[in-house]
Amino acid sequence: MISMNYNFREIEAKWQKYWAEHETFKASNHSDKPKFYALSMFPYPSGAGLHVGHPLGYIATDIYSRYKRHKGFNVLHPMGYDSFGLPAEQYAIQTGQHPAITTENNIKRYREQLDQLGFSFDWSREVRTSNPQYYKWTQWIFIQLFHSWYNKTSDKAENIETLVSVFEKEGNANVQAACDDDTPIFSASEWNHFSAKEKQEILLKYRLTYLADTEVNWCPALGTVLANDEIVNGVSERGGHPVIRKKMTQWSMRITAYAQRLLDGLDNIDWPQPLKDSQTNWIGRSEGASVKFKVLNVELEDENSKLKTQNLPFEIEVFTTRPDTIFGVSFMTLAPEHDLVAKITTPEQKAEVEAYVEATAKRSERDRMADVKTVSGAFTGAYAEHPFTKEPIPIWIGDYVLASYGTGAVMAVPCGDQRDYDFAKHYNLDIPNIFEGVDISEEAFADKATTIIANSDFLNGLSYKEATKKAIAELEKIGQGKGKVNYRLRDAVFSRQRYWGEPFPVYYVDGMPQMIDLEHLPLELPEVEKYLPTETGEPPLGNATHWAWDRLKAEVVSNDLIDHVNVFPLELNTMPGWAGSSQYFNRYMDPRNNETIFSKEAIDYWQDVDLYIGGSEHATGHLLYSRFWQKFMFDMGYVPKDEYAQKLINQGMITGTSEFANQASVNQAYVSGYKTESGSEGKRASNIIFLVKENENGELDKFQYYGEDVKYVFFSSDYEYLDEYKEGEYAVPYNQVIPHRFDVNYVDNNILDIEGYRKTNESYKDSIFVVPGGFWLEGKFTELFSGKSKEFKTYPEVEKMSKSKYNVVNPDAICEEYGADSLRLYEMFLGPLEQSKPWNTAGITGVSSFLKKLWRLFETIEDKEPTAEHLKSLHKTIKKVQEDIEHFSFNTSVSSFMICVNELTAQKCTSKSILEPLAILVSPYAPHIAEELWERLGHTESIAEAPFPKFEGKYLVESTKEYPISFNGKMRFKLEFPTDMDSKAIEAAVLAHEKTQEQLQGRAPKKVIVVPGKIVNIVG
RNA sequence: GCCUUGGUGGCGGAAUUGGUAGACGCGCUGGAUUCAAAAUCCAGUGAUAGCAAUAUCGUGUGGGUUCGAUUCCCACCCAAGGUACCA
Repeated sequence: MISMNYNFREIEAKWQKYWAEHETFKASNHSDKPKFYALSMFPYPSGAGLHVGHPLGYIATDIYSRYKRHKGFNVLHPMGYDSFGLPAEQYAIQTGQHPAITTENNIKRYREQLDQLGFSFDWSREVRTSNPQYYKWTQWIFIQLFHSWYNKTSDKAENIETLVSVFEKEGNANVQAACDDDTPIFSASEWNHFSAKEKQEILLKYRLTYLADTEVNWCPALGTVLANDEIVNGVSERGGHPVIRKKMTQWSMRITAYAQRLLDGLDNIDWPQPLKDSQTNWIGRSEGASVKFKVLNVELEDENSKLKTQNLPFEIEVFTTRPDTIFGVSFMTLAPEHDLVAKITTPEQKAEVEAYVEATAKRSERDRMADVKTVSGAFTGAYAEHPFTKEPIPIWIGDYVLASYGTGAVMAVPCGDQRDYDFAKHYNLDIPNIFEGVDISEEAFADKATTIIANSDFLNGLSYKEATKKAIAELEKIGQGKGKVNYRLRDAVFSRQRYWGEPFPVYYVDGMPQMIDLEHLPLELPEVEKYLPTETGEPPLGNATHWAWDRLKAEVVSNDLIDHVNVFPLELNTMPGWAGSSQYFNRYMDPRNNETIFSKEAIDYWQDVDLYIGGSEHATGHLLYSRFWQKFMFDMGYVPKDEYAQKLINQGMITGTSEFANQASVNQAYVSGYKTESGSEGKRASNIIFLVKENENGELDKFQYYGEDVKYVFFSSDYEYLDEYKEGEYAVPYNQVIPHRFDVNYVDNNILDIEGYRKTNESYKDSIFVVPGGFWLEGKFTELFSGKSKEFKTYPEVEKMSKSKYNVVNPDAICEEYGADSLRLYEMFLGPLEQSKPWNTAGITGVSSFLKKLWRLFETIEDKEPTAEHLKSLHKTIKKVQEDIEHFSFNTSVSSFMICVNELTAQKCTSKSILEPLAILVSPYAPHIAEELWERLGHTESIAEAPFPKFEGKYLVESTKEYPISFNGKMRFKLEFPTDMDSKAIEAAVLAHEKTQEQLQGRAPKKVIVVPGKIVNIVG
């Protein structure tokens, strides 16, 4: 007998303490049970703390983990923090507070919030990417990559020593490797005669992480590189400073070596199709040809417009997916940033080209891609030579060609490509038609399937496939092209000019990077005075005075000691945000190991992640780079699987509901023509508020308020503006009000807590809140219209949940009021895990009262035989919940719990043999109440490993079925028949029924469809 | 622009392979209980017409396939996310 009320505060605190003390969820690396590794993407611990959107995925992973435990698995369910990042650094710049302190505080707060929610995390395995004991291994992997190259023959990464030994024996002519495009060919003897530095330079072109000049968005005023995101209209989002494209020497990761394997690997993992699509597009494989065009110098010789040509020592290399259309080329377009632009532009065109290049530099890449309407470009004055016809082709520049894609140049085939077509039309360039029987007077023809080539010499009459093959063969013959597979994927820039990231374990000898030995790792972040770039534009680590490497002592020493003999400067860049997250899932398997990144036993036991849940916004960042590192680790033999997560689910975003109502500032409420009471014009009208009321005689009464401090007037959303007085002397003109966001924590069911809200801000304190019945001022209500509402109503709108929109709901407040079990259930109940959905706290009362009903159901527990009805309710639920969990349809199982409890309550069920399995069913979702009920059922052990109830179909067998009888597809009434009755008999019974005759009204049915167990449909 | 996802009552959503549209919950309305409130319980609740039985309409829009379409096909509209240094 339970007489107490459901006291979730006590129960939740009790079981959270129990789990922590008993280490209920501590996973062992040895077990006879099958393993299950459930992982949630670890969070960046931001200063704002968790909002209700964050735990959504964690709750889902937790439910699945707990379910798997009930199913007899040894479950690994860890959590940690991706604790390097920009916000802490920006906060440090503003306040001087060390990012490590900010981060520590934020993590503390996150941990408190997470603990409240009752997750089954194994906290003994927590990792933090900013912890030196963790980033030691991030540095270690970087070093492994540095010491490796990609052998295309064996199709895997190998130690750089194997490459060196080939160079020593035979040079590099036959080496099939992923390397820089400008790698020279050398013989063995040349290699052996290279200086040590020259050898280092060559090897850098092969290493999987290497130094290269890459183009970045540089903001000189901020002294930093900006993301496309942070640039608006060519200037920095912060401060509006100019941004230029600039080349910088930075570390890059040769992810392109893995392009094909990253693509192929997608077939073997159970990840959402949209996510695979986005990785596929990101990698962007396309087959075609690389074609070289010689650049000509062309001059008008005389008035007869004869052209005199002369070869220039330049070539333009293009990549095209349509080599079959090579005879349709009528011009070439270079990206304005292309290296050749400055070299080939003729003096006459110089001014125009330079102006265009400058204008383009101000446009973002995204802007250029998105804008297909405006055509712009400039003629360089130079010509290229067609490889077959030898005709001169004008070379243009245009911003629709991007420097970062392919070679930054295209051979323009206006008849076959719409962008080329638009460009040609706009600048009046030739549009030769090379397609048989196709009209290109209005638009380009891009359909490969029906293409037949014409006007193309040796390609005439061929299809796309045949012509492509032939064109490539001919290009190869004349040495001006070859078949090529191109990837849009670019090598990933790995340097950041930031403080709060992993330092590179690198120092420089004679400009060449040297790795610090593993035994001296971690190389810890140095202390700096300030977190900004240095005055000379170096990254923040340039501010460190103690940042030089003493090779003899093997330690960090003062910069003053740099002698380039034994003491050398250390790298000033740090690693990007995705460095630390690219192997964390493996580190969890053995997180305290200081000898290796993880022991062989640990990785052999856990192998890979069985279920990974996180946001889809990581699709091409974290989720692609981590696959790349995993494949590298696999090549090196450190991990047994070359894909680390078998199944991945993207949880949808929980959006916020912002609450709006109209606001007029007092200045806006100013009404012209008003004179103050004293008659003096000097007094500012903005100190007076007017409200107008119609009296019984239909006349308008005015109310005035005089006050010095009133800043705003807020209007309840159901306040009706007096239209006829919109422009009158005393009314607040409707068109002068603007929507105002009210903090959702002061709004309940669209009704504002005026008193609470008033106190949140000095300027709201003396504001006026106008409602249909009158107005509120300083906590007092002045009634103008009796019988009308005194409540201030807001109207909702769905937006992203964010602090700046005042629509953030914190889980703490919800746990305090309704409990963690209610929050967990409600987050799941909101809708499908993978879809985004709006948060609305009001609805939580539904799941909260469900838990109270569940509690009451356990008031009396008896050893009584269950009835057939009880068993049916229970087993229906077991079946549904098990299917739901396995399909990650958590919202529908919450519904079925409600139905089950409603039914069992109505049946007055008290049988222990029903209630016991019910507690287990509920436990993954609402673990605290389940543990408490389990204890009251007489158990002394935690419910966590109780075996999941077994579904038995025999309890659900029905003897009759209620058939919906529809006419022309519309259900009219229902008839009950035995389940074993055959179609013929059902048809006869239905047709004989009086209701059927009534529906037919004498018509003879044309057709009767009987689907046994489902439906009857009568046509006629 | 391109890629992806989504669009069903006042709201969140449900509907296993094409088979009773709106389960479950919120909100709302009425009632019970209460000095009152909270809490709890009962009933109703897609729209329109009707006292009612019932009828018609109804899953973003327009068309198609089918005995039958939220579900399949074609075209379109709208919203959200991503688009290489936010994490």
